[in-house]
Amino acid sequence: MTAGTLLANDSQLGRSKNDRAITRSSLLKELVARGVRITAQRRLLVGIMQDASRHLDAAALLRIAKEKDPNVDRATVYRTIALLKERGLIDELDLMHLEGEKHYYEAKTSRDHCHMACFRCGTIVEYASSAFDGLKREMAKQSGFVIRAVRLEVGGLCKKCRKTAASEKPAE
Amino acid sequence: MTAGTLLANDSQLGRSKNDRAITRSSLLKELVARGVRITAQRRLLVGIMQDASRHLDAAALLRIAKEKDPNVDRATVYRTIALLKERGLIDELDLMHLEGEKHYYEAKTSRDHCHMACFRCGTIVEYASSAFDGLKREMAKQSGFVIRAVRLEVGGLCKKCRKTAASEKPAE
DNA sequence: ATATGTGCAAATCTTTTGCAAATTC
DNA sequence: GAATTTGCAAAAGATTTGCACATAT
Repeated sequence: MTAGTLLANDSQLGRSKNDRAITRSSLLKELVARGVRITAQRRLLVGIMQDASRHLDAAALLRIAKEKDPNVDRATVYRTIALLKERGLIDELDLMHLEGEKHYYEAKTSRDHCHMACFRCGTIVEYASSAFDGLKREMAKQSGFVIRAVRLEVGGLCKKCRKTAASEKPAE
Repeated sequence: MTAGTLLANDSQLGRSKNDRAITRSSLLKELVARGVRITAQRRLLVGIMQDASRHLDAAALLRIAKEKDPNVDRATVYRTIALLKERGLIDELDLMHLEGEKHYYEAKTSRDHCHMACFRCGTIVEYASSAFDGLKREMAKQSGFVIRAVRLEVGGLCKKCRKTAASEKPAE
């Protein structure tokens, strides 16, 4: 992962007034609320995910966890991720496979949002908007689906790289 | 993959008039146009993708190809997929990992669309709408990104399964 | 002839699993 | 002490790669 800039959108980018910020739920509290047993390792792993300033994959999560508790095992990481997924507490991302087939995770947010990945520099921009909310509603209504999970990912060139790329080569 | 029903949306679901159907480009023609060398195996693989009535993963593509030419190798399938991806001729899908981590492919369409996957029966519904087109434009404009690829996937319960599930268990 | 494509086998990467030992309620 | 969680090692699944041989222009 080259980088991992996280930007809330809308407000920052000057969108409509009814758009609020993206906030992540407290995984630990949610787990407790669901009657899940809290062990030391679960607390640790969940804490790391919560505090992460970038999207973590299983390997990164394991690496960080091991700094605090060298006993943490890969299997536990995967099992914890599975637990959180089942309970609907985290979202799984691919980030357009910018680097390999691994998955990234983030605490579910108050608001669905999409991830825009720059193929060149790896920056990830988070984007939420009422248009996205509206599309989701439209899809549910017209298809008759009950939507449980939404994943919208976009790949391309970010503003900066678009310019850089343009000056380097006539066309990419 | 339990199934793979492909539905164009909008028109069928009674959306606005300016929405057109989803049409897939001719991969072979596009390859030729790009000066890519056409070999027997490439022609075969591309033909299979083009004709597929459902989304194929690498293993399925290989299996089908082998019926026509037993010599086709896994590696060639992956290399051809990579070629088509690089040239921007196919889209890669996860279909919400309904069954494992593999990827599915489809010829790029005239119109971006999303895939709605039923967690229960595996049906895949394709969905395109002007709201989706609009969102894409909005995202590009506000983020400054040049969008190269878009992937919108939704997981949930399809209309039919929603009802079935409701009668089986009080809540799922 | 020269560059490109292919088969094969081995390697890599990510994720999952079986089972015995440790932990939690 | 019964049920759940964890570590370890091995397995599994998907995809990639090195290299010698085959094919295309």
